[in-house]
Amino acid sequence: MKLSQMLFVTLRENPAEAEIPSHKLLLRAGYIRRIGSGIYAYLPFMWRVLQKVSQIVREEMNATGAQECLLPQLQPSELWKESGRWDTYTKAEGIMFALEDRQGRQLGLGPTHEEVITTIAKEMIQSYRQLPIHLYQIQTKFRDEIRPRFGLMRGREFIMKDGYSFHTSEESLKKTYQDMDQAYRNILTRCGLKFRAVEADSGAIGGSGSQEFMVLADAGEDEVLYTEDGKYAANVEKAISIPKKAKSSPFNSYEKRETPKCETIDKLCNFLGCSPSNIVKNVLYEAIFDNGKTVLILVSIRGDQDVNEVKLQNELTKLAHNYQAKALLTLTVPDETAQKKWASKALPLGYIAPDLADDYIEKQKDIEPQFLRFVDHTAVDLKDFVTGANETNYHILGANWGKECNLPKLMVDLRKAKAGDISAHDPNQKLKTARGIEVGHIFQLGTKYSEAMGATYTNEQGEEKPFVMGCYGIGVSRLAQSAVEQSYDKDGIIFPVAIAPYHAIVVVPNISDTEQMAVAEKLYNELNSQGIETLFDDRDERAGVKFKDSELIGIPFRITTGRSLKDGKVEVFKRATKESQDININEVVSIIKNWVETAIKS
RNA sequence: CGGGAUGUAGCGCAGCUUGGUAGCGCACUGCGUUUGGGACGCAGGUGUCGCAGGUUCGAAUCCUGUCAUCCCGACCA
Repeated sequence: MKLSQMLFVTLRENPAEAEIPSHKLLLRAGYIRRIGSGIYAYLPFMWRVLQKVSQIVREEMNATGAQECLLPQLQPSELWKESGRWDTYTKAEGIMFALEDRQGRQLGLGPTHEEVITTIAKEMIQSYRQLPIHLYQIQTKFRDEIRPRFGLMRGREFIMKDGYSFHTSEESLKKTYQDMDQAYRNILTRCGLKFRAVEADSGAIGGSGSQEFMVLADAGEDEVLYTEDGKYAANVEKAISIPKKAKSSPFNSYEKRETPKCETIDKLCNFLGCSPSNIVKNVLYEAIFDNGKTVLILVSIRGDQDVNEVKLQNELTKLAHNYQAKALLTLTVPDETAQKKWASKALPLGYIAPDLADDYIEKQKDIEPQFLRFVDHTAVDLKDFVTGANETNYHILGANWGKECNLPKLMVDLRKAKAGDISAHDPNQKLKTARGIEVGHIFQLGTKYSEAMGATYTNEQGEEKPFVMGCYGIGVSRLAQSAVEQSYDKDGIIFPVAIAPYHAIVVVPNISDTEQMAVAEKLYNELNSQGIETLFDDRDERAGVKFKDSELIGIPFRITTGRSLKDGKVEVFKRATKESQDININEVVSIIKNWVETAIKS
């Protein structure tokens, strides 16, 4: 492609809308253009990158025996009502774009395709003889993200590969799950990315086992905890660890003491001269379930620990049926305005105890009249602890469970693991932390959707059984941007050869020099005919502009037909290392071909 | 949704406090010089000042409302 004929516009300044390096660079280099919040146009360079990533994904998926198809984006609400996800996905903090057609039918724009695929399986797969089967598609997804961010990283419209597998047994599912684990590792390796596979929470999609693939980058939205022996890595949401031991309490007799202006753990420790691990901290949460019921929650945890809200959500989801609900809609720490809606009197904030009286909750329809009380394991073991007195400016010291304070019945793990904790698998290993971008996620769904939607097959014994399912996603557009986030320098993008929009670029410093042009044209044609995807910068620009542009857009190899022509050579420059060398004109094509092939193979 | 900010030329911004001619840099067009690291000179084009209402002789500027975008939290590939 000749640059003079391309839509090629680069920006010298950073657009104000961009925050992280990859977003700035993709905008500046003319790969993407923002059309609306979280909505981007993929310009010609970007589209080539996305097609290359898609092709790698496709090859690795096909190699496992999965079959490609294309499912509808416009999905009838009935399917989602059958699976029970219509309300959670469209109401409150839901992420599905929902619309109504002229006949008044309700439709959603597909944020994911479990419902559609399960319907197909239900209709087309009748016998165990047809199983296992794995279908996937590469397609645009729509999600009404609460806050779109970072360009393609969190868009409202994005490209994703999603695959769904159907099995007769857990063993068969596990086999495909393992195949996907390997396929995903292959994909990310071929794309030239540094990544880590981590244990994950399966979240709203549900199911048992789940693993995320994280591209490591400081701008990542997720925190990964891992051990250096390589035996453990997990998303912080899921991570487990052994907390440090609590310090022994300096308060060996019970007393209620005045503690003015000690509404935070820090201030209280300073005032009393004790360790945060001597304190039982009580955190108030407000949960809203899908039937409109509001439940107030009190979590008691050791003062030096934090609550893992994902773990709390999972506990609440388990208890939803106690409130005649199916799903949890929101979980928040109620602010002042939220408290006013249900509090019968001012709460002793900062001085709450695990046994805060239920009469703080005003009797109202749709509000559970009692606190749901959880205690984390770290708080259960404490002796002679400090906690609130349920009275502003007073704490109790030297308290013990069963004596001055009742131990909540629900004892669960709600602790957030953190860097520095001792690993659960080996006491000699400590957890370390890294930031990552989640580009892939694989789930063992089990029978959640097939049961809900009555999708069954007949087994060898002639019995009707629900399908055992798995689902596997890769954010194609997110992956492409994460490659930039992981690989750039002050001059621009450094694309891995396998997913760069072009392999090489031929630069003519001076287009009015006929020899420079002739050699460049010849090399450009030869390279392309040898399968090296090559750009030709034949624009009427100064050499400096062309060099800067080629580095900004991140083409791996650059050939300049300039001053070395007098020796029968051209200058060849490697973007990643910035090394340059002069190579004979008649050798350059085969040398570059070799470089490209070597880079793509590894 | 809660907290913070911003809307002025294609992009980045100034002007607003103290109301009166809409400005700078980059980009763009033409001519000339320059020609291997985002050149220089001269000339030129470019705006519903986010939108609506109000105050005023007069509003980018003051007031009210509204919409959009971005940043910090919950959501996710």
